[in-house]
Amino acid sequence: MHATRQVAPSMGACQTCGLRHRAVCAALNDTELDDLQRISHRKSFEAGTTVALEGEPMDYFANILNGVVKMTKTLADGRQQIVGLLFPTDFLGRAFVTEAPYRAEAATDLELCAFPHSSFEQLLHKYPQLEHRLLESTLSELDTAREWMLLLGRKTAEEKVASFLHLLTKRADLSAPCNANQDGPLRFPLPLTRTDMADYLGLTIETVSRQITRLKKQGVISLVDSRTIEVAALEDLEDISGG
Amino acid sequence: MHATRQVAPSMGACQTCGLRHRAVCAALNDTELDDLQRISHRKSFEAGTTVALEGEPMDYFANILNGVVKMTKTLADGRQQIVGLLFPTDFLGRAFVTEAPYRAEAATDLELCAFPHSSFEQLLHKYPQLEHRLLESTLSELDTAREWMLLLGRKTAEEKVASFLHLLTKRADLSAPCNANQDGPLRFPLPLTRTDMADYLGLTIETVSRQITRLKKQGVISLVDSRTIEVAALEDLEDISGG
DNA sequence: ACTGAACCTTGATCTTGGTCAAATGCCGTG
DNA sequence: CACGGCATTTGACCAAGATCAAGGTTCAGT
Repeated sequence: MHATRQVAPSMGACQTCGLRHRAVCAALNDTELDDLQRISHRKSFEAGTTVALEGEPMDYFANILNGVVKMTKTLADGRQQIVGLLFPTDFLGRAFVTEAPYRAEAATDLELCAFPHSSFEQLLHKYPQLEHRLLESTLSELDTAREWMLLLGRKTAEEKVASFLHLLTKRADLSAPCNANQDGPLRFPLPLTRTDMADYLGLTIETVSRQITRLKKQGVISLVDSRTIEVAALEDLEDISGG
Repeated sequence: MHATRQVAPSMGACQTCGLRHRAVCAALNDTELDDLQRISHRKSFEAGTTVALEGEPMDYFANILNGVVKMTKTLADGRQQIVGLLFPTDFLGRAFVTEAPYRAEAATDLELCAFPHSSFEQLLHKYPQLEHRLLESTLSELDTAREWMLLLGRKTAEEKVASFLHLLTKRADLSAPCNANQDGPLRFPLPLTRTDMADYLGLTIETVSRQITRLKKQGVISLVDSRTIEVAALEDLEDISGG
């Protein structure tokens, strides 16, 4: 359903990969990249599939080539919270521990460029600039997480939903085919179900649905179908999302 | 008021510092540590003082020797959220950028072991194991932030307050003098005002106050005074906090 | 001891978002 | 086409926590 863009590398062709200068690989020069290429392999998951279980070993790292990964935490009674989304170019996997710290699930159909755990850690050791890059990407993940803490703790339901849609407008070019560069209103598919959106925003599906209806009535967005958004007034969306 | 423990190093004595093997310094051996010692200096702040402003340059990094730092984000209309607390042994400052990403404020009286920005970055370059340590500490900050996202998005007011108190029982030995190793109920001072607790938990001060009263009535905790907690039933506190 | 400011607690009331329930729409399959 | 399952929407009602409004405590400064 998703995943039709041609940014993905053909096997063994890191040099020409669309992510070459945007994912962790950017830390390496062409020669060094060969080392990475040698250990890389493709992996795909269907939407809804579990990629890693909390506390269970995960034997590889990966760049997201295509699709969206959700990382979730769960309370004993089943309440769930999505604690992070990974988009194309993002790095999946936790260095220096074998157990995954959260459950990772394919929110959409997914393509990964994967590296076996131990081989990749050897490369981290061999190339400090790779580890440096990982530190920088971890720091920016931390910023994102804290931005979301502000949303979860202090924003209203309307601001939350608007913030999420606004986030997607910024990452839509990455997460799905879209008309970002064309004229007319910005249109893109939602990578998450209403349930997932609720779990990401700390709301219920009913509230998410009502707030979407509300934004629709205000003329800020419209729905092509229930999973395809068209942003009519990006400025307004940004205003409503509250900074 | 706080800050009476003797873990702090005397100036120029990293080797005998109580944090030697617990803070970032642990990444370096005794010889390498001299390099760090040479650039280190003490800094103190009074409770309530601003340590760094969001978006403003911060010209040093620091280990927390004593006290607690709160990092906050604010919406345009003044709504606030504390997005992280730093306790003794934690590392303050963001590598590779000069601007602080959040406002940092001394929640209690504070003592820091500070390193000038550029000198420290030179050491990061010289000693990859120091950068490695920084990556590990950033990853654990990320875990903490995501744990808090679950709390903010999905826990009830009672669970939130219990979780915070439970967190303190785990870090009380770090944040303040306490009787953790003695017999009897665990007693420690709260490093935050009710307002700060509310900003950390995504609640109002009234709700925080009511939930504390509630826990008191249940016999889980008692208040020596409004800023000193005694945990009567640690098990119960853990249960209520919801895993 | 008196005063004012901060901080904390408590009560009464209101509102936002949750809960419960039902209806609608959208496939994919027999 | 009819059926069943799933995602989404909508409505009616409810409750957790926010808001508004007093009071109480503590403490520094006079």
